[in-house]
Amino acid sequence: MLAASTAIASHDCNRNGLLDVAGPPRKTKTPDSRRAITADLVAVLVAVTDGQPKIMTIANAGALPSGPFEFKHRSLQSGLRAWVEAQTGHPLGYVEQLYTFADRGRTGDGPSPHSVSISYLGLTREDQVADGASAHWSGWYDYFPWEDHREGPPSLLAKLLTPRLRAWAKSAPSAALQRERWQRAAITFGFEDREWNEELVLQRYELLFEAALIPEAVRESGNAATLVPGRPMTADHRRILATGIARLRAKIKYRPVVFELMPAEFTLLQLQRSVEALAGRLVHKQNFRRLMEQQQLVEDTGAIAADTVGRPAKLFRFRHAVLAERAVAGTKLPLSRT
Amino acid sequence: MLAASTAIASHDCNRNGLLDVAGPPRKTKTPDSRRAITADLVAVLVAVTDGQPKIMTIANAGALPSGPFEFKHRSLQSGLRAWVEAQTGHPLGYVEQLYTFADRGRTGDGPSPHSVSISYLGLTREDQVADGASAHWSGWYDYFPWEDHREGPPSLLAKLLTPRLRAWAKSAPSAALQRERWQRAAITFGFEDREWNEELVLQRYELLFEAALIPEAVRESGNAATLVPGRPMTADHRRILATGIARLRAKIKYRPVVFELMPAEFTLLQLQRSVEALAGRLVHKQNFRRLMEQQQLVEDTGAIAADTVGRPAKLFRFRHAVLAERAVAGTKLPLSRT
DNA sequence: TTAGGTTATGCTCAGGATAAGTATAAGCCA
DNA sequence: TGGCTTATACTTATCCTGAGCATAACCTAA
Repeated sequence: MLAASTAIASHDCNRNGLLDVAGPPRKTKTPDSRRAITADLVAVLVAVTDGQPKIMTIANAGALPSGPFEFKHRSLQSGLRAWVEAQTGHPLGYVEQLYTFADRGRTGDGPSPHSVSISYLGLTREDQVADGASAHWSGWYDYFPWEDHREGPPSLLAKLLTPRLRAWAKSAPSAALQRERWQRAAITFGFEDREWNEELVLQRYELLFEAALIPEAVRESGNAATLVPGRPMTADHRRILATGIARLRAKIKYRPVVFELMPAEFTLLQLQRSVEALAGRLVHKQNFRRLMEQQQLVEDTGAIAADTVGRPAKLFRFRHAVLAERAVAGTKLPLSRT
Repeated sequence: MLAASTAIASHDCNRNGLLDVAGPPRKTKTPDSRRAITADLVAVLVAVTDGQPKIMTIANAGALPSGPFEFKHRSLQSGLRAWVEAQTGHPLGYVEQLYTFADRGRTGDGPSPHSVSISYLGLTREDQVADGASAHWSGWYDYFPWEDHREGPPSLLAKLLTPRLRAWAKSAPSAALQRERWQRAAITFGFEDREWNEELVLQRYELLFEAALIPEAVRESGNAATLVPGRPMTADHRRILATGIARLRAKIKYRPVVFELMPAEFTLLQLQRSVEALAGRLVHKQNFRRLMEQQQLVEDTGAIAADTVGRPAKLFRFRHAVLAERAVAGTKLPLSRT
């Protein structure tokens, strides 16, 4: 199966990036003070508690944890991991690089601070956080209220987003452009009988940004009344968060990463709730169980969940063996077996 | 469907990275000359000609095109694109960021040159290349001879790789480690009745690297006789290439990016050959056609291929409309539709 | 004690997607 | 014209997936 690409599916986040190669890339390794820059790490740290997806934030929930890096430890990865483990008291189960942003407009201090931001996605658990400093866990739907479809499409979609996006589309100079704008909105937000695609988090954010419905897009000329709900963040941290959510929503479908967010033992419903929290939509219970079984991702611990409503559920644990047994599947080409 | 993760599936490429955060990330934006670094762009530019996948190389096919970047144009992306288009005389259809590598060991000049390499994947076509400079197109299987399974498993797999990986496994200190090593090799290379998974390009390269069967892994102590065939590259360019190939092999399965590599009009067999070239394995012809049809990715041009052997084939073109019509599908969760 | 609420778990069923193969068509060339 | 090559149409069996029914097992309040 081969599907859609460039225009819509582009995961490129430096839309308003401001750097570039200086002419043809040459094979140059000479450190040149003229092109010295700085680099920051930005982390999207995810946990799920009580069926709610959370991210670690600083600065009064207005920024993602971030900081400069220096050449010291063994790798970007390991440094991030060590730092997070110190903060949360829990091993960081999974870390992956998200995207490297590069622009001079990001911090808002003019053209001078040339820097790149290397962002990472990390999965952990909220419990036992050594919350000494300014770090907090914030629900990620605070930042993207339109992304939670677990109880059906959120009302603000029909009430606010749809009319404002339609207005934005209509404000385009030509009829063709108007149609094109509205079509993009309809596809990414699932208007007009289209399916809601929970993976398009970044595209939706960027569309809203382009439509100037996002505070970050209109820093100066704050016409707050016409904006869209959702807590803003420093610089482009919300864009980075959108990138992380999108990546995670895609990933849980083909890699068993949810388990990094679960306690050692859990019921299938708890597992399901976590998946639903991330995906922002509900799954079919029986089919979900069937999937878990036939993929042999979990095994019965023999124990039974205590203090629960309804029929008590068996407790399961992740079968770490699957990681060793098989590689990821993932074929959608009509491969021939000759 | 949820599948395997951390150990094997990790796409982290800075295994021998040497940078790190300095303690807890702080929210600091002050440019600090102490942590000034440099950044390079590295490009994996892919084309398919005569059914062979090619990449653009420089330095006598020993390096990927790369260069320093400066803060000048509008974005990393656009600079890369402009440069490539000048070089090839063709629009760069598709560009996506691959990975950012950061280590001081990469260039081999000691601990001083702190730098990051931001790598990109780009799709284009070979024809009409304004090949003025040192740039060439090299077949990518020159660098990874074990990755081409179009004519069945390459013989060097059984003849060379298997025994050497087995020897490497046996050289582990403990029995448990020996088993673990061999299992990893078996999974990534498809030994012992396991399926060959063409997407594990990077994992295979890293395993060979770890087993010291790759020239880049043994720069000094060159015991060439025990190495594995495949042309080496500067620094970790071959690792970057592996990352790009892996990404592309995964991507052609759910996004219509192959068309970026095709001429405007093509026969279904030509299209199939391109897919096979990238995937490194054959696909079932009839099923491939059915897939193209039912996904409505192509449309009949009315024309017929000339000067061909056998029954003449219809010429098709990519239906660019699909990009506008629908977003990417991609659900493997038992979503409920209530 | 029992009705009713809640969650767990087993099973069925239809439709669609997939892998593989058979059959036929339409060119070319010796 | 027979044989070679590629194109294209169909068939078949199997598996996967979405959806729903039915029952089990626990609790609480009437």
